[in-house]
Amino acid sequence: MNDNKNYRPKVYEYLLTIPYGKVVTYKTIAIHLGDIHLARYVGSVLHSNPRPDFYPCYKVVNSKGKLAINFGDGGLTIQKERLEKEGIVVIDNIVDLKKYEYKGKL
DNA sequence: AAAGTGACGGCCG
DNA sequence: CCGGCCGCCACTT
Repeated sequence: MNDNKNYRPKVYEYLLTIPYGKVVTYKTIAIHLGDIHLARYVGSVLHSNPRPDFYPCYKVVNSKGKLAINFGDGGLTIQKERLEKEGIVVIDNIVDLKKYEYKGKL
């Protein structure tokens, strides 16, 4: 209900900084917030994503490169299509972080 | 105010 | 190589 916290907008802002054809892990975002342990919280924030159509939350994957976004039912397939559309090769819902993980300022 | 939850990460077996 | 357990934070009820 309340989203007046400072962390949430920070996460969204970082999503907008993700270059085309790249993905980010929760870990990277957490570190961007200031602490790796915030990774869990980052997931909650993306789940609270008020504008999933605008924020590239589908570009966010876990440390294993596996898509973890639960876009309703089967929305995961759509996310995969989106990533492939950006030139990202997704196999078995897994992306090659070695090639697509955007480390940002980290 | 306290306890529980979660779109996770890392380590151990 | 793969599976399972614990730990961390902020948010919710």
